[in-house]
Amino acid sequence: MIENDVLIQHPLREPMVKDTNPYISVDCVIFGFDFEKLNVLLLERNLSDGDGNLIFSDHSLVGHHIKINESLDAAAARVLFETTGLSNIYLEQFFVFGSPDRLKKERAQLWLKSIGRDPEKRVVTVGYFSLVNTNAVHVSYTQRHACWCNINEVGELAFDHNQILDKGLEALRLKIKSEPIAFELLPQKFSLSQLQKLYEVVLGIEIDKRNFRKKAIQANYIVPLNEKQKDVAHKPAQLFMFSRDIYEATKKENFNFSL
Amino acid sequence: MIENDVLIQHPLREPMVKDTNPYISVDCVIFGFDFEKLNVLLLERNLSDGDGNLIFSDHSLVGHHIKINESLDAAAARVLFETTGLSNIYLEQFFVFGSPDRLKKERAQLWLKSIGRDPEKRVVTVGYFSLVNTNAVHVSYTQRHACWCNINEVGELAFDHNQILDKGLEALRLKIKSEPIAFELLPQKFSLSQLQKLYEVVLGIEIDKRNFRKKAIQANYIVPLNEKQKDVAHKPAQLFMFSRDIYEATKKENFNFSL
DNA sequence: ACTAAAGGTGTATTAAAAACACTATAAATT
DNA sequence: AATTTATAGTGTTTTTAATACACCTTTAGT
Repeated sequence: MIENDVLIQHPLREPMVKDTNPYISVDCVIFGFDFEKLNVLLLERNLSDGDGNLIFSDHSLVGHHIKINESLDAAAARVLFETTGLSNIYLEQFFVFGSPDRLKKERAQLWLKSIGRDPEKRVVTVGYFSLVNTNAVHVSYTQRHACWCNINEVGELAFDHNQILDKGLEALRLKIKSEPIAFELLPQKFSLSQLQKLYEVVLGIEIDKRNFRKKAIQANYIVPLNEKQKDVAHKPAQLFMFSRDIYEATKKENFNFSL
Repeated sequence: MIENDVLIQHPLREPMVKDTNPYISVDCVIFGFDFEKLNVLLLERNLSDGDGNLIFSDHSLVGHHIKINESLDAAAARVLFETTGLSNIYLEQFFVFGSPDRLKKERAQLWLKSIGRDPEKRVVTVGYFSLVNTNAVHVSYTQRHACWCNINEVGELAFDHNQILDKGLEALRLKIKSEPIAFELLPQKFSLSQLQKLYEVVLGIEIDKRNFRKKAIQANYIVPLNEKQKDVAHKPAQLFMFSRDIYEATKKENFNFSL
């Protein structure tokens, strides 16, 4: 419940902690791709004094304490659903953050006091990253004060959330190099240029178009459709879809290692 | 404190919980290589009734609850030290296990009751794996009832420890393919055959000797020494050492991805 | 009809992985 | 002293994958 929407709307109200585990939370790094850049979903965090004067304003990742009898995965899925309205979304645990001083920054302490939490209580948080197509998230549905922020333009975040974000991005980069999770960030039907751009912004590299397409077309689980882009002011691209069935049926383990 | 030695020796005594966090523990998968197979360090767990009759006997990984103001990494290092007497050892967090029913197996419940823990209390545990040279651990030093068990001959373990072990092994395999952690399992001076055997047993594959040696010799951070094996009943092997300095200075990021 | 913007295509070079079999050296045995 | 046993050590060819690179095509907008 650290960064709960309810809390943000009612910062002085005691959080409903009775059915939550006070020691353990989950934080979600929700990545979204908008065909140009990689974004992360952040919440605004505003702290005001009794007279309504703003003490500070910054951003945080999305997170909650877990419920008493809830699995970690379920807690992360719940947080994601409450924030975006999406379910059945790719979610992966990537690290646990358990430093005893992770909530000891001045703003964190002020914030915890203001929402009625014990600022001394130690909370271990489990980091998840999740992948969504930015366009699939209707910002109207997302909780208020949520926004997509370009991964390269994130300022100083609440708590240890910069560290969580960095580690989540690292986990995403590692994973996208070896498993077909890129498709989770794209609509079902996509062009190869979109796929290429996605790899480029996630990995932070440039890729040669012809070599990339050669590789993609060789992968038989990237299936060409009898369909083209519409209403674009240039030659419309062939659309493709990802077939998990074909991927699972034909994948081979890659035993390479680099010493 | 779940699988603490003290508890094993005094199964009916109330654990000293006053300075430990009751919600969070660490469990260590301690891997060891003995030049033939990959082993994991297990503790014996014996439960007896009031008359000293054995109710059951099995094995567990090594783990403790974290202390109130201890970081997760520090807790794992402490557990490792208490078990093996080793410090400054490679340790890596690989996953958190937080299912609400992870301590609900019948034996787990009996065990928790017998050591005076609330069997209903939920514990989230953080998995670490660690790499040691089997020969560096003097079993005389290790706590009583600790033993090395071949990774392929592990039976049913306590709690959810089979799951933790599997995930730890998976993490080790992933990591050893991309970073030079193999050397943590070897003595400082080693032969290329030993290194090859290590890769073979960790990854569960066979590797061609000539191709392996070519690759190893190309890696300039695997440094030949002016020294050979002694007292072996065959041609003595050239010894090598791993230079982290050279590795760090010459490594290049590998941007390959497999779609 | 022309322009702007992105889509789409093939070949040659280089680098890395894989396949493969025999000789060398030390200690132990006869 | 000769033989056996056990592991060390060594190169070349083939196959596969990665890289580098430039021009024409199609659509909408002007």
